[in-house]
Amino acid sequence: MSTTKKRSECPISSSLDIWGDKWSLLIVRDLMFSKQCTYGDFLKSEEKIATNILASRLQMLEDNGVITKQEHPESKAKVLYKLTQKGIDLLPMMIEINLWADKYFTLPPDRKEMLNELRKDKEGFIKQKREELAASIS
Amino acid sequence: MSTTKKRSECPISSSLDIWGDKWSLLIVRDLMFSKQCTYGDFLKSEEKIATNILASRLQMLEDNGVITKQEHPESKAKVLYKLTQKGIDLLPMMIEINLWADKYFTLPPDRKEMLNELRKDKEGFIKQKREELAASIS
DNA sequence: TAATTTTGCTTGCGTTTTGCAAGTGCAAAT
DNA sequence: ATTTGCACTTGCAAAACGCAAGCAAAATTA
Repeated sequence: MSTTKKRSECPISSSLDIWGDKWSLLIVRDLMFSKQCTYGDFLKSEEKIATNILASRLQMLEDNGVITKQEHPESKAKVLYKLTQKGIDLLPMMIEINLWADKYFTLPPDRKEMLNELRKDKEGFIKQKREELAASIS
Repeated sequence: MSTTKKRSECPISSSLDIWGDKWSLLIVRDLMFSKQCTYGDFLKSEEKIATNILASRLQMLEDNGVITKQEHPESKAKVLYKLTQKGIDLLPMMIEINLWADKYFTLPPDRKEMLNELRKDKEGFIKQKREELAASIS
């Protein structure tokens, strides 16, 4: 499962080898918006990922250094998932996806507003968000 | 086949509904580098996409307005595929994928050099490339 | 202390998608 | 007239997906 065989040396291809499916980037999205999530939190997302698919994607992302598991401060039964630096570095890409989607889809008002905010100072927005996320890496 | 059912209103999710797989963005990549490709050109790419998968992805991307078919100027037997404006607008995202991959993978020297060039003036690079691609939309 | 619920998964199994090979139809070249 | 090139389509086995149920450990409740 963790054997990631690259199809080529192309950066796009290598990237898709890791997160090129319908679910992985939704996990990354949840972590970028919420900073940290439990297994149950991911299951609650509106796209309704199947629990076995979630487990396999979390494993894949962890194997590839995009996310990490940490123990929950309040409970041993819970597991906290967080973005690594490698995961945080997906932020600019995630933002460009948002901007593209904003041009061609109808987005929820709150998302649209956030993107308008972003457009005023993209670099500043990214820097701040990056710091926020990095702060939660222990 | 062309029934694109959105899983949610989330921009990331909606985007993944279209090109969230291991192959679609490789097709977009080929078109961004080469401006236009025939069916056979895509098959020649080093990732070796299967011919039936290629056909289904081209259909999907066309249905969703990311690429268009055009007749080849030299031959009726050939078909030219090109990016639409919607496809060209994926450029910033594709560049961010490249930059991310450059940080975490070993890229071929020519790609690495292109990215160093890009980093000197990202906006300028994007603008120029955008114009190049737009020029080939008839 | 015992029973119940929560949490993070795993397992089974039918359906869908993938990947490989071979085949088809039309256009162009020989 | 026949062969070759090009853009697909078809068949089929293997893998991945998606849904439901199950499970062990931890936490909560009785």
